[in-house]
Amino acid sequence: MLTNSRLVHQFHDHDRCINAALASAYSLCAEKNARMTAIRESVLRLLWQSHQPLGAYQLQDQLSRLLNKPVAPATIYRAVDFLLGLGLIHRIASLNAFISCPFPNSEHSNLFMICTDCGSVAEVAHNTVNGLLQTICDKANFTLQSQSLELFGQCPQCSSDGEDSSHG
Amino acid sequence: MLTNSRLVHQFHDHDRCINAALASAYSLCAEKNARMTAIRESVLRLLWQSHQPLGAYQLQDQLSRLLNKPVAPATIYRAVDFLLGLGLIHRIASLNAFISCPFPNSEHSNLFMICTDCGSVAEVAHNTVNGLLQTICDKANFTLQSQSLELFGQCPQCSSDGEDSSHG
DNA sequence: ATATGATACGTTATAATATTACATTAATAA
DNA sequence: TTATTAATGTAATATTATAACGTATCATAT
Repeated sequence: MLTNSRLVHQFHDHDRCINAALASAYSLCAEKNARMTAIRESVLRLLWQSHQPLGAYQLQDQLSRLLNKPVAPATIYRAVDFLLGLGLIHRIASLNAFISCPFPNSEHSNLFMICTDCGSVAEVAHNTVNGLLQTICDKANFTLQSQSLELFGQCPQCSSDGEDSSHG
Repeated sequence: MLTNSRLVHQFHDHDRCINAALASAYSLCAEKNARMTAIRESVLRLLWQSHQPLGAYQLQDQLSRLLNKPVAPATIYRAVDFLLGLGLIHRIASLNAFISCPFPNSEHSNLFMICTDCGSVAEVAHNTVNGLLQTICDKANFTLQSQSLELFGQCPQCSSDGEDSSHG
């Protein structure tokens, strides 16, 4: 199992994450002959800087502030489509929001644990889940092509915040 | 495994499905002291009559035609919220649409197989999936409360439509 | 270097989805 | 009945997403 749960929920050197992610994004672009423009990089950066998913209009606000000029929705959606296409970010359908992908190079499940208290989202890559879903689809003669798996509940921190503090 | 895949993808006596579903909906309401009003029943009916999920504004059109008078979005969203609350329907987040639930009484996975060709959606209830996801959440100290699992691909019919017709 | 074609961006308008607020009506309970 | 709660009608508006079209930038072949 591969997850960024700890990174999301615990303190760490986040600039390093971002730089590593950007480096990896640039090499992916080189590989695929895709252009990582200034706008696209900024949007990716903004998403990496937030461990919560950001909506298109939040991104619009933030990018607009960053560039000190108005930015239109289309600009955001174009950047986001580009990043989605490369697998550098994901769309969380239930939230109408986007989040950076912690392991863009790995085959993974698009499985997200979404904290309904604090809004944090961790991604989990789990081969067994993929395998099981594939088996289910095979049995049903359904040709599986992609998936969106969203789990809602409380992240470790919010779970422990609400729990009885007496330890057995 | 419990699925309505065959019902969705094959011919059957659909009126019987709908009547059974409505009966079960009414008994659920009785049990929970909830009111199944005319509007709510109509919306549930409309969703049962469609094996494709319907958006709020599609429901608005259809209900408006049915009642021969204008219906506002709020009316639809209220009915839909009520039905969601009882587990009689589901929301498919990736489609911004709603679909009737084929087995409202069972513990199940909210797992959907969505055909990107014809738009049909089948629901699958699978204990192993639930168990596995629960295990994953336990390991991550994530308190799981609900989930939305959406699989995209081709349904049996659309898969076979596209396939080489020579049989070995 | 520069013409060309493809890609990305700017800009405006608008479509599609969803919610809020408040008045009115209907159902239930006292 | 009257009081209370629940449901609906109605209008306005918020939020999310796309379309259309012109302009600028980049890659490359000449």
